[in-house]
Amino acid sequence: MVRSRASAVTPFQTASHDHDNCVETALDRAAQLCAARGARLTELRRQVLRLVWGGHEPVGAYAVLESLKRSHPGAAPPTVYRALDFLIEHGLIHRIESLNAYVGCSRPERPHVSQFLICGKCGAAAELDDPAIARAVLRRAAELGFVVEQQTIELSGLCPRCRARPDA
Amino acid sequence: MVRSRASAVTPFQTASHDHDNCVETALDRAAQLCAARGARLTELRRQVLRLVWGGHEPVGAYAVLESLKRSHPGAAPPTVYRALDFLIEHGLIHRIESLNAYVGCSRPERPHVSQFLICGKCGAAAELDDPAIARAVLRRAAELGFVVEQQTIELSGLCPRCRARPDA
DNA sequence: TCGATGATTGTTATAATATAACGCATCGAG
DNA sequence: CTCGATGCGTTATATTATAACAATCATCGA
Ligand SMILES: [Zn+2]
Ligand SMILES: [Zn+2]
Ligand SMILES: [Zn+2]
Ligand SMILES: [Zn+2]
Repeated sequence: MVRSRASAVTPFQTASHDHDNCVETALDRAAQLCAARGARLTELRRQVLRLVWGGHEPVGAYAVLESLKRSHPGAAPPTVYRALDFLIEHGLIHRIESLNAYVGCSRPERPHVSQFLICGKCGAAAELDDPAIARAVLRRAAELGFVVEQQTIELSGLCPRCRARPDA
Repeated sequence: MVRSRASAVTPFQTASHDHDNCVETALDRAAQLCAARGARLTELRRQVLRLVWGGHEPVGAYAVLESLKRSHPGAAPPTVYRALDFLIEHGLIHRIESLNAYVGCSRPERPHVSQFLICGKCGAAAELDDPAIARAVLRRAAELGFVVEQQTIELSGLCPRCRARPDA
C-alpha cells in the first residue's frame, strides 16, 4: 500500500495553527495572483477577502457586510456580493452551497475541483482535493454521457477534534 | 470486468418516458411507504408531492406555492415549507442545495445517499446511487477521522440529450 | 360518547439571502 | 485629452425561508 506523503495530514487546523500568519500568507498570494493575471485586487476586495479568511469557518455574506461596515461605513449588500463574485471568479474563495456561505480557498494558484468536510459542531470547513473522489465522479458521469462543468461536494458531520471531545 | 445489469441505464428520462404514469407510481409508493411507517400523507402533502414530481427538473418552493394556490387558495409559504419538510424527512423528495430547489426521490424505499447530475440547459436532474463515489468519499473522510452525517454531491453540466443537440 | 392530547394547518409577520438598475468616479488605451 | 471599460455608491426590490401563535383535526383511552 502506498503511504501518503507528509503533506497529506489533516486539512483541519490544529491548536498550534498560527492563523494571523495564515491570513497574511493568503492575502499575499492573492495579491501576487491578481497581479500576474492583470486583475485588480482593490482595497475593498482585499478587505472582503481578509474577512472571509477571518477563520476557517465559512462565513455568510451579511456577516461579512457587518464586519466590513466598521472600516467601510457606506457598505451595502451589493458592495459585498460584488467583491465575493470577484473573489470566486479568481478562485480565491469558494461558496459553500449547503450553508449559503463563503470560505477562503487553500490552493488558489490554479482552478480546481474540491470537496469540503464541514463540521456541524465547530463549523470548521476543510477543503480536500482528492483525486479518487474526483475520478469516481467523472468516471460515472462519463459513462452516462454527462459533461460535468461544476462539482458541488460538501460533506457535513463531525471533525476529528469535535469527535474527541464528547461535549463543549 | 463486471457488467452492469440492465437496470443501470441512464437515469435521465428518454423521449418515450410516460411521465403521467411515473408520477402516479411515485404517489402510490409514497402512500404505501407512509402507511407502513404510520406517517400521514395528507391531501396537502400529497398535492405538494405531486407538484414536485411535476417534472424531473428540481422546482423551487415558491413555484410549488404558486401551483398549489390553484387547488388550495389559502396556501402561504409555511404551507409549502412544512409539506416539503415532511416529504424530505420521509425520503420522498430531495433538496438540491445548489439550486434551492426540490426534486422527487427515485428510490424512496430506504434512506440513501445520492448524487445528482443537473443539466444547465434543460434543467433535468438525475439521481445516482453510485457506490464507487460514496465509497471514495467515505474512505477519504475516514482517513481524516471525519464522521460523515450528510452528503451533498451535485454535479452540474450538460446531459446527454442536450449535448447531442448543439442548440435549441 | 366525551374530552384530553398531539399533529396538522391557517395566518400574519418577519428574517435571511441575493440581485436589479442607474449614476458617478476612476483608470488606462489610443 | 477623450473614450470606453471597470469599479463602486445608492436605492429599491426579488427570492428563499422561518417565527409565532391560533384554530382545527385525528386519535384514543376513560
Ligand atoms: Zn488559518
Ligand atoms: Zn417521469
Ligand atoms: Zn433519493
Ligand atoms: Zn439537458
